[in-house]
Amino acid sequence: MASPSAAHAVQPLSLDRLKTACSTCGLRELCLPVGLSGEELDRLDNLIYLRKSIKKGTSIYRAGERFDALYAVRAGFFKTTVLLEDGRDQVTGFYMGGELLGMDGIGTEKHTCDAVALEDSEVCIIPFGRLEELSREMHNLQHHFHKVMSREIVRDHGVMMLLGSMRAEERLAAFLVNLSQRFLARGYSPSEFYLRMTREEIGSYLGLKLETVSRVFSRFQDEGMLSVQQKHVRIIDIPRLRALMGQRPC
Amino acid sequence: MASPSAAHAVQPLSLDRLKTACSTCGLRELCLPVGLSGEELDRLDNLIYLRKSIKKGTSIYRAGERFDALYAVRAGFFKTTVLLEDGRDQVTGFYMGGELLGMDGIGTEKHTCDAVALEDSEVCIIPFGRLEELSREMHNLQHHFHKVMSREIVRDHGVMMLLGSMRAEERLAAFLVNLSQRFLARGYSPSEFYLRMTREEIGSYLGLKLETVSRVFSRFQDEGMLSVQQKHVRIIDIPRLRALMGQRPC
DNA sequence: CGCGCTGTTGAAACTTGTCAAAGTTTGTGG
DNA sequence: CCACAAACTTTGACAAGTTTCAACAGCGCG
Repeated sequence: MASPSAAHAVQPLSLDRLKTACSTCGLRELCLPVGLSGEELDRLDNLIYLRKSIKKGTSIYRAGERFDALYAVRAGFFKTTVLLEDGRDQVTGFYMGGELLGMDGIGTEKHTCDAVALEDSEVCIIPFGRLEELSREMHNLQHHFHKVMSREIVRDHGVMMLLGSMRAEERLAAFLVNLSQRFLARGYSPSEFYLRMTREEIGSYLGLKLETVSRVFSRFQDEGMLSVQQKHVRIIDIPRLRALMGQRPC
Repeated sequence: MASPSAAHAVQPLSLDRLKTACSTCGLRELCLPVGLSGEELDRLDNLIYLRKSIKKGTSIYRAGERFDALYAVRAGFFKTTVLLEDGRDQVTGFYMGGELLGMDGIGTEKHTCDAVALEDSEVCIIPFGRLEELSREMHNLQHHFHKVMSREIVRDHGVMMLLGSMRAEERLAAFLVNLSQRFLARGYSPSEFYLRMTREEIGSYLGLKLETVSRVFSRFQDEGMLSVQQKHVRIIDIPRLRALMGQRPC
């Protein structure tokens, strides 16, 4: 029953303010501010003035806790997991810079999953009531927020597709291609990166056992598609990975 | 390349108006109007004045088509399917009275799946731009719409859970219990109903082959949990079904 | 009334899971 | 800073669950 919330302080942005405001954030083209004008950005800055450090292994929120804010990943890496009543749990998503966490909680006013940091991370707190308020006044913000939620639904459909009709190799290929694209969009190398999650977490997300994940990694390596050493991955042949997952190579 | 849209007319609600308005719709407690006051309902009625009949086997929209409206199921039954580039497709959801279709399209302005009627059906057309407009003025509507989207996300997480960590029996049990609850919420018998979908569609949704679905149905019947004859299902032992899917019996 | 779609069932094949053991890395405390 | 423990990863052999292929039955639409 660890209470991780107590471990890391919520800090207002006092002097740091300029550096941490949405208007100067490096992730603003990926995050909630997309498409806002200068003046609109200022109003959003006014709303999102709290951030929170989350130490590796601790959570932003847990299933069952009251929902009252969304969280934008400012730095770091997260997973969300849902727990079945019989103790089984499953990773439902991985989240990186600029992505929004917590939308699962809107429907019932309670979070339905845990959001756990896979490395020391930082999130911006977006009080949901005020976001709704502001989006009643700002057409652009409202529409963009709807887009973000919609994309979350589409993303989930992609995962359902993967879980429902792909074989192990295809699942891992799809997973790697997806990660690769997201790193690219953030200015990192799409072909070489460190996995922040364990084989077990990958497996849980992909509906596979960790041994299967490990075996498929080895097979990919044997076939010259990539090189893996523990968490370090270098993708050598992206077109072939794409072909594997049933997509056209380009 | 069938163009099913042409086959069924879009009809304004002229004289029929009173009977089809949200304010008098039997599904209003399950649908978009939840929580609206009388005056607010009137304004929503003003927005949702078109409905459309969808013949069995035809679609409301298809992947790739321009998105500009959501659809509320007024009567009937739908599935949504996504298509992989290599031709494989998968059912991502089943939708019945009062449920909203089309939210996948908001993010990209294009639909990402097909919405196909499994029986002759009718939907109400909700022009999305006007819904956003109205929800900027009506707090309740805005919040409820966000809840609906959020619940779609949570529902998808449930399916991911099912696909990622349940065995065939557990998946079918979860599917049946879910259907049962939704029928109950609509005033139908939770223990006896007709499946509108084929074994193949159930299998696609559950990540199983149709033969497996059929076998599991037979096994459930042999064990006295239910009786099936083709599409007619009578659930005899719901607690045992719930237990199977890893939930407490009540 | 028959043809086609849908559903059922069996046997064999295949993919993935399970169990086990050993190697590797990471983190912690002395 | 080293040593040891814990966590993570890899690999093998075998088991189990699901799919595949095939044959046949039943229902329903035209």
